[in-house]
Amino acid sequence: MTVNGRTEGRRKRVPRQEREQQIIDVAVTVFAKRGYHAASVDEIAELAGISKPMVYLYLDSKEGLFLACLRREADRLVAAFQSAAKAGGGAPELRLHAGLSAFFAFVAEHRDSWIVLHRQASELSEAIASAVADARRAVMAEVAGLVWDGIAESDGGARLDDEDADFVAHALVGAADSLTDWMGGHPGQSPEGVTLRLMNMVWVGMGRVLEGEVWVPAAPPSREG
Amino acid sequence: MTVNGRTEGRRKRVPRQEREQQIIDVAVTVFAKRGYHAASVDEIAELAGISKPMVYLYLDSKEGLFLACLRREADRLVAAFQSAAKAGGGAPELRLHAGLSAFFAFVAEHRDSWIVLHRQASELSEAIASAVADARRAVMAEVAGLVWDGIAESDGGARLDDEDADFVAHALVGAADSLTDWMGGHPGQSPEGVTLRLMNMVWVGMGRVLEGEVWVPAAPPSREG
DNA sequence: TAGTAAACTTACTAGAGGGTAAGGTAGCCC
DNA sequence: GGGCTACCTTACCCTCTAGTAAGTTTACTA
Repeated sequence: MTVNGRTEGRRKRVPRQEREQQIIDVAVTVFAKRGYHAASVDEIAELAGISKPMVYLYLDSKEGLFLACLRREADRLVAAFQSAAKAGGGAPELRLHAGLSAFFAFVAEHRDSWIVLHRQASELSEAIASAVADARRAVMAEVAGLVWDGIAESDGGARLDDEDADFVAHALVGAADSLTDWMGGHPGQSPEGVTLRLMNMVWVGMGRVLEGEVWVPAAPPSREG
Repeated sequence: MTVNGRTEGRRKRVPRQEREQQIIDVAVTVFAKRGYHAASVDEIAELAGISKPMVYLYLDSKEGLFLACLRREADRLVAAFQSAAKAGGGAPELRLHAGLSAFFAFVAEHRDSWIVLHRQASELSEAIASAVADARRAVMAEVAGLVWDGIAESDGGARLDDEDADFVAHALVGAADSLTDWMGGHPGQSPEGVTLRLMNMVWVGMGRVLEGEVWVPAAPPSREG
């Protein structure tokens, strides 16, 4: 059965722009379901209601098709984060909160997009791997910027530098990645709830560290203070 | 050029047990370098100084070979974490610290093992995917247990339950995952240093949250308290 | 309504690589 | 040394699917 075009009778002709988007739509779902290698261009073409050479004409190769999927979904995700962060208010932690919330909402709503972005990283060509890496770097830079703003604004700012901001950003993004799995096992949890928990876990700790509280393995956390 | 057996002349006969381990050794490096699909059994066999049918005789199939790699490396990683945690002392945070430290050390030392475990998750058969998931679950359970102990020991323990412990474990493991990338860009950082930063970021925050400090998006963190 | 460009198809090729059939050889025990 | 078992090889097949050559049809324009 086809998705676009009717199952029987004449298929409608569609301008290139629109057809490309239809192909990418289908490809995202198929790549998400089967993974890059197990996905066949034949299947994608058929589900898109089109024949294989059209896919090659428009997207060049299987890799080109996957890259197109990757780029489109990455752009959407980054845009969702950025615009939410921008609209999130003045304080860095509010912007970070808004961005994270948008991220979790995006993942909840566009499962296939997230699977394609998240679970296909390696295994693939240079070009694809670097596209994935670029997307992650973009998010990371965004988050690191917010963290850095948060550090700079605080009283103890001099204590930490941008390497620390980068560290925190990696930890945060990794935690968010992993929490998408946790969300899968807890369907009752809203993206906002997850965001709030994460912010509490990380931001409060960061604030305390900035104020000079330090944990070292020898002594229990702070009980005697 | 071969790795085991000499390049020219008679190859030595080797008992099955030992040969299997040699094959798996080679396979881990090749899978890490090329990814599951791009890796060919021919290449693995050749690098192992052996012919292809031997691989099939001992490991059944390409998938079986990969599973063997996965299981062996996962066992090693989990064992490293567990034994370090066990030896890490009585307090949960000390055990967690020791386990994380062992994890980062393992990743630093066994890069290929980590790549195989980490970057090959999807894309693969049911059996492989679930083997990866099992390994992750094992680590997750371990971490969640330690987190839970930490919560239970604290004064404010009633405030959080084991769902929270699970949440924190996911965040922690995800952060640790992601920080392996960060380590790649900061070769000067020791595993211990990374562990310490992470503990400070998370554990201090958790302690504070347990004591009742809560961050909500409307107000800035704690400045007025 | 002829011309034409873009949209589209059928039917094929190529080759990579997983998997195997059939057989050879080293060591060991009686 | 005869035979048995475990180790090991050569040489092959066969499927699967990315990619393409060549041709067809629709729709728009003049």
